[in-house]
Amino acid sequence: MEQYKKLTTICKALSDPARVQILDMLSCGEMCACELLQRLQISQSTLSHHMKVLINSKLVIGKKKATWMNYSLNSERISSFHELLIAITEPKDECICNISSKSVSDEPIKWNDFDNK
Amino acid sequence: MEQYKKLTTICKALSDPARVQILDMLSCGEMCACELLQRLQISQSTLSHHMKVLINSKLVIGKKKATWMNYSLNSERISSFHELLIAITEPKDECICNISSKSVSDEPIKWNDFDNK
DNA sequence: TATAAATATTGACACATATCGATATATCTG
DNA sequence: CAGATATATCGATATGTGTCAATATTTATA
Repeated sequence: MEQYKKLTTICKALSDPARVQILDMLSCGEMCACELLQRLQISQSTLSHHMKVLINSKLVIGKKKATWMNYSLNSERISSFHELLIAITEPKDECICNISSKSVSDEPIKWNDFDNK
Repeated sequence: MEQYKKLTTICKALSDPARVQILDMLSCGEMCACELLQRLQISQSTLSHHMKVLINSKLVIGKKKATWMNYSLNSERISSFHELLIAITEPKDECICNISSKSVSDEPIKWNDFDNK
């Protein structure tokens, strides 16, 4: 499904503590790579890699100004991430366990501890 | 930071399309591993692995009933995931770029295209 | 107790990812 | 044009992850 891919792409981007810290830093406004680098214990090439991942996930927007790259959060993308999460985890009428519940209910009940927690 | 680790653990669990699909299936109620297995194109051992990841992230709760394992969403964990995301991505007063902004403002401004897009 | 069913664990393998140093590229400055 | 600065890319390496078949474990049933 297309929705699943979108969600996993964003979640992969959020799966590294350095990248989460970068988002945290960007949460109060635009910062350039050199400022981020000052505050992180990683090499310049590693930071560049992380920024590429964040840009690809669309969680962060990068704008070039002279030799600087200015990064900022893409709040629209973050909102749609929340919505996507909700859409997947909230109960749905057309849920697969309602659609094909026949195969479950047909099964003979054999166990005798049905009321055990 | 402890918050970062919590977030990355959950996001790693959400970084695989099969696991997202499993959450989607569980969103309308409890299901056992055998029901999930019927609807996924993966082996039984792979499913067991995915369920372990979901349990470890606490997004899913597993309860043993006889030989069955019944899985369900942990909605409290999902809520706290949303809150954690918001806490990290919303603007903060005590943001690092305010605290240590001195090193930035002290820097002499040399470039002449400050008003470019 | 022996067998069957559901699930977990193990070992192996392919592939992805995080990291770094070195180097390349792009842009400003003198 | 020749440095200097900011960032990107490349190549190498170590570690992590998804996947499966085979096997082990647990529990119910005959």
